[in-house]
Amino acid sequence: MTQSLKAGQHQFRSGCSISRTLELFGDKWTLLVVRDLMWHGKHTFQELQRSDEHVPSNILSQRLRRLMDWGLLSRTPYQDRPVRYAYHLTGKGRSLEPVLLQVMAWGHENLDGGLYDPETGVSKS
Amino acid sequence: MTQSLKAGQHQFRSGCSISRTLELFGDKWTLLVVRDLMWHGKHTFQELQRSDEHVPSNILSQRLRRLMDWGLLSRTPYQDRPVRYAYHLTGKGRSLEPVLLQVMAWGHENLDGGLYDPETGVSKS
DNA sequence: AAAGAAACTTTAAAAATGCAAGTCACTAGG
DNA sequence: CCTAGTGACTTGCATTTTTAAAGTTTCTTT
Repeated sequence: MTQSLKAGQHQFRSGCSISRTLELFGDKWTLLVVRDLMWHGKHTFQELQRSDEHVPSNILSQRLRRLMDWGLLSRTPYQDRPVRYAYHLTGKGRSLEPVLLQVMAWGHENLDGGLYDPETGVSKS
Repeated sequence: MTQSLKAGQHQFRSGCSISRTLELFGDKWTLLVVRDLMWHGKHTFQELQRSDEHVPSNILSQRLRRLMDWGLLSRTPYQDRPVRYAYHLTGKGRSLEPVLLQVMAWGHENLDGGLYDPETGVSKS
């Protein structure tokens, strides 16, 4: 039994937009799923599962359901017999692109290079 | 003993800048601490603990340590007898502002009603 | 001496995560 | 028909993280 909170039934911790956004994306996987759907042309469960970061299948399943519940993506069958589904971002989902770009830019400028040494302040791979 | 993973010893899951950023900020609290330091003029442990979202004290403690380990903020004594500390963002920490603004904008437009103005510090639902 | 405050830490329970294995609906081959 | 294989999940269970509440430490004030 899963508890997939629909957006309409969710009680936010506070009125802050940052806090609210974190209640949806405040984990290590959700934005990666959005990244792969948005830029990497991955649309099936299997393709999404085979990202560089190796998201566990149960986590992926739960995240896809949550994103659908929130109206950020939709699922459509791409074949019958047997039925197989493809996931696509909705307009709301695609509106996350500026967020993703900003996060990527920050990471690129500050976390690039594999390992970061706080002693020297030097990044190294 | 608590495990405060120093940045230098941290092994990233992948080379993706988004994934890397999520390994630091992929939780429900870290960005809120940054928000309060950046815009709300909160600098002591107690002030940070009294946010609208009520971060548990052990989580706050751990997050502050992590952010310091990563060089995003620093701690300085603001009084002796007894010694009390104030936390401040470093330049690197302040460089998160565009990310925060983008996240806030998205939440404001999509998560219904969570108004927050960094200028006035006003939030209302 | 007693009470209070700030900044944490500890403890135990609850929830989330990660890994491996299993299920279900079919299809293709022998 | 029987077996193997594929895609999309689900289940079980051990591990990790989060949470709420209570406790600790240091020093000041009454």
